Amino acid sequence: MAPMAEATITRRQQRAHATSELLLVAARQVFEQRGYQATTVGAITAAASTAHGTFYLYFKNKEDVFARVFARMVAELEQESSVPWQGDARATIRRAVSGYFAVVTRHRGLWRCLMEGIYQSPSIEAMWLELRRPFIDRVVKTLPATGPCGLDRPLDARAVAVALCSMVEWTAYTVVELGEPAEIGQQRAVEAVVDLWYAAIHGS
Amino acid sequence: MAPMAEATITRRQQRAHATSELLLVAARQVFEQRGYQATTVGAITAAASTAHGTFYLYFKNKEDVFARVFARMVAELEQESSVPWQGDARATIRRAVSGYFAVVTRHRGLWRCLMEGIYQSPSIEAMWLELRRPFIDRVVKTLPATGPCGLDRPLDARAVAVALCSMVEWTAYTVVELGEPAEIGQQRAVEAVVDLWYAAIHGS
Amino acid sequence: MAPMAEATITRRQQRAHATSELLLVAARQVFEQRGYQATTVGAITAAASTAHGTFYLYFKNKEDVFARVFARMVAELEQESSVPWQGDARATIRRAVSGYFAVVTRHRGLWRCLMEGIYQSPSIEAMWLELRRPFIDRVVKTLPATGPCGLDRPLDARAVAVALCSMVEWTAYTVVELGEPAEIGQQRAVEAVVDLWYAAIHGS
Amino acid sequence: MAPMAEATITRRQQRAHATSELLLVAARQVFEQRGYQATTVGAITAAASTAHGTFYLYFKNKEDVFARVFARMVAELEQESSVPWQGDARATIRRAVSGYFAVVTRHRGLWRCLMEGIYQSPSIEAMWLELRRPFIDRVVKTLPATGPCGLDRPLDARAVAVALCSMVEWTAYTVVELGEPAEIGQQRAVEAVVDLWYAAIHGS
DNA sequence: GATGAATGAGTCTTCATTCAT
DNA sequence: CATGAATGAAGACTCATTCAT
Repeated sequence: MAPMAEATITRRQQRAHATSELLLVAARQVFEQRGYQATTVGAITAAASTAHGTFYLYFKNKEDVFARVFARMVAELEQESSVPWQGDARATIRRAVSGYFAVVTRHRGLWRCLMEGIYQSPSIEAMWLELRRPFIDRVVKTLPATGPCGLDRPLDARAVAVALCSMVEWTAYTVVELGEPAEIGQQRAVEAVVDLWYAAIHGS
Repeated sequence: MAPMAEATITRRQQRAHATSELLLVAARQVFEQRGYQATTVGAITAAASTAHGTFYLYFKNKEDVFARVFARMVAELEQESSVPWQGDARATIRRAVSGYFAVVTRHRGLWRCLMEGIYQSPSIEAMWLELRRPFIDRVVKTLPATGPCGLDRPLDARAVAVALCSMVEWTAYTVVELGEPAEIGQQRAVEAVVDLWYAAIHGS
Repeated sequence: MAPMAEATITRRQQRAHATSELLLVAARQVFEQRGYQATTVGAITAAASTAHGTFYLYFKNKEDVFARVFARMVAELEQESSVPWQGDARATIRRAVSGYFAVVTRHRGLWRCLMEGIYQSPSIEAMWLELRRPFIDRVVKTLPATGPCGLDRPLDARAVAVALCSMVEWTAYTVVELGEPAEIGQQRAVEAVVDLWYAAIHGS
Repeated sequence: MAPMAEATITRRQQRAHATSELLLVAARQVFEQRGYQATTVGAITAAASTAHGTFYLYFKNKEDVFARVFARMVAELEQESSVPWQGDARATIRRAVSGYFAVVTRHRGLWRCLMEGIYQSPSIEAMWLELRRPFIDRVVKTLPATGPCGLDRPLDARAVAVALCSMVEWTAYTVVELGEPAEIGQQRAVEAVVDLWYAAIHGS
């Protein structure tokens, strides 16, 4: 009897989980296609073939569901873009930058959505800044203590890390999401970023 | 009768111009304070002490009025941030970067508004990209034909210019508008950006 | 030209006022028929043959429109139930009590609505208590300094006034609005209340 | 097998009874805290740690559960406020009135809930009127056949009883539940009510 | 008996836009 | 030219109720 009850509960939970998953996937798609602001709860439930009210069973509101969608992308991002800092510096940088571009490419619409969401919801902004910090921290550790070429003093590690991350982020964003400028392909953009990064840490 | 009619028309035109100016200024203020999406036509006309309907006499909609507000800022920007490329390279770069940061700082809310508007309206995105292009073009011209430190080949001038501009833009944006990371002041951010830029063009 | 403009404005204002009046009257009817909680903005605008949004041009929400409807009834009430305390005491009391019953009768549904609204909105409760206070104050002034029949001490004027007002209010309410008990007509109820009131102030 | 089935059924019944009891208690608490309209089925089941659907096993809807909660309070009320009409009239009246005030005080939130529920549901109104009738009947019996002070004719016993009950009810309600007017404490209110009641039955 | 996931009808509220004056 | 009243579409969110397990 007990196992049966357990089984029943589990099956229920499975179904519930499936529904929540359904909504989450639907939400991601809608977000990717329409952007943050244009996405409505109605569109999400329609895409998931659920009743409108079902949405509120699993999410508090649009902000909440976006946070969940975003968290999932972040997890993926963490996994894929953490490159062990070993071997040839240049090759390592290229791996990291390429990884970042790849993720942005894969989640094209979603990334744009994040950028948009930042302006619509303080909590999304907070989420993004929190996500960003460890990346910057990691970069800080790779910077040399001695000055780079043409500089007779060490770099301000933290500030430089911020600038480098900004460079990667915004270059990736404009090139991949906005496709601008069109004549610069993703490959050339990556190479340029890598060159700049490498020049920054390479002692003369 | 004819001169009278003319005078009347002229007075009308003056008045019309004054009203449109009033609305434009009001719009800028509201945009700066609330951001793009949160700005409503009602808020603009209220700030301008105009009737709601008057707005539609001069602008097609929110997108249109923002374009006009933005165009005005761009003009200002063009004027102030064009730094003659002469004398010490490092000093020149610093002047240009500082200039950019200064403009973003001065138009804090508006800049954020632009970033937000990009995601809400294709025409705003187009405007921004168009504004950006000449900046990139100018940067291209300053890049050396020889490889920088640690690189045995010349840089891909256009791609590198894009990356450098992206670095300036996004660093300025996150530091000035988002105030993140808090521990990096504007000064340090500028210096870091200048260092990276300088390292990029400085032959070993 | 000036008078024309004025006339235009006036005509506009007249129409606006007419609309607001329309909504107010419609609101009163709907409130009377359905009660506070069951009344929806949609029902009011439908009754007024207005667009839904028009309601929000003149009222903030349901609470607001009810306050306005209620204020109007109160004004009427003030006007009609203020009886000059002169001549025969018994006749005076009867006039006041009858007046109160008459107003409740005339605004039957609305009074019920008020009672209901008290529980739904703190501001309505506050409004009602504020309305009530002057009535109590007026009663206090009519109470004698000497004890009534069977009492060898003066009454606690304020407390007795509260009790007397409560008696009138709730008797009127149950008899007129709830029609309970059915066998007691309004006339007999009024007489009983008058008798009790009179007994209270009549020295033995 | 039969006795086992019986036992099972009995156990089931016990469990069912326990659950219904659980819900009833939870409902009372929620009603007291939130009031009638603001109480939701979800809040009740949450308070009872029961599944949402379980509620509908024992009650038809909110109205139904409130009726059951209310019935329980009425039983208590009946038990406590029936004062034997003996000894000093004044003391007897005071006992009865005090008893009523005490009950209202003890079930503060619930009483308010009743007042609110009357406007939301006809059946609650009916219940309340039914509860009220025996109280009035009891009062009728205590009224004298001769006129009170200042009156040369007997009182209309039924009508006067209604007025007296109304006085007690509404004074208790406003003073205890609404705390209005603040300067009149419960004690003074009780005394005033007793004085008025006494004056009514006391022959001059 | 108990569960709790799913449903979907029902309201409030905001705003861009129009148009008669 | 300017006005501002009116419109109505659109979207968020809540909850009572059902029903398969």
